[in-house]
Amino acid sequence: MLCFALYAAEHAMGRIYRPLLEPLGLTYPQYLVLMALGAAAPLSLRALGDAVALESNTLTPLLKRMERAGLLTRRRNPQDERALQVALTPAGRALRARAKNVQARVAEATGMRLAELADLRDRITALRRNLDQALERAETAGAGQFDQISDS
Amino acid sequence: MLCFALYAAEHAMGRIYRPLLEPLGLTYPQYLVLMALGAAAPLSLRALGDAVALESNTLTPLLKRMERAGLLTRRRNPQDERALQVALTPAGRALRARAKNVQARVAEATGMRLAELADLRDRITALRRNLDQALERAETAGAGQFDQISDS
DNA sequence: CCTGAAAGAATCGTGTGCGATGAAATCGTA
DNA sequence: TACGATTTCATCGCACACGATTCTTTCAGG
Repeated sequence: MLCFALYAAEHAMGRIYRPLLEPLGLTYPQYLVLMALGAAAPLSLRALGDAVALESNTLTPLLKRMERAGLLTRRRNPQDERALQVALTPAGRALRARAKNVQARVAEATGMRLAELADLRDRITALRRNLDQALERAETAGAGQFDQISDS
Repeated sequence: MLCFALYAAEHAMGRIYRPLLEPLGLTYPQYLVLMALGAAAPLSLRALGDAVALESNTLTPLLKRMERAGLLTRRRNPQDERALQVALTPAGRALRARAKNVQARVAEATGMRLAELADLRDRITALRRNLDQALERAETAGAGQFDQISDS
């Protein structure tokens, strides 16, 4: 069962991250947002969602919590009042700097060499791409769900 | 970032499973429980938790929902009133039979050959084992969290 | 036996995830 | 320039996850 291996490994990863992020007052998805925003701030909610693979129903409350914590600002884009501009505050950038070494700690915990990690990451990313494409095909195919997937 | 690859792939897997399980009235962790119970029922909550990598705080409400749906029974073990015996009902076994083909559909969606899938599963399982061991070491080491992890 | 420790579940609070829906702003086109 | 379609975000309900705590039952040492 590949799915269960993925499921269990993701949870194990979460249990590794939790004690490392807890002193910073961050959860793992919040950490992802912090990293994504530092790389290319400011971003719209949509663009941020593309970066971290989440949608507004998850991101909106998450961003409000981070805003309340003083880590980022949420403003409407004056050119397009629909779009939200999310940007780190100085406090957010400072926390991002402190959070940067977390990844190295996690890499140690994996007990794998960097080359191994990179290879595994690429394989998993390829898997994800395939799954996303399958989902796309299924949605295009309509109500039949996956019925159409096997023909061809 | 291996962690993000894992995180995103796990969510993608969830999005693949959801429309397949929804007609059966199951969520993915419920599906895992159904499969685990069919393999070696009846199980204690602890043993079930070991099988699906979850604890009582998650399993108790999940099992109550499945009990309410008529899929399983929750009884105290007469030999040890602390332990809960969880077993499938006939309806649960019937649903398990219907759910068995889901996995083949998911395998198709991955777009990978079975050998590839098995290899990737083994690598991810190895990663999980390493992470669990690192966590074990960290907990044994005590308050210092991961401080002790790098000296060896 | 008695009693403190330990095991097994349940409960609580917080924070994701996500399908479904709603509301506001913008766009496209007649 | 109206006006329906689209885009963008927010809201709601439900179901995980999990740390922390509590409760009951069992065990072990005296």
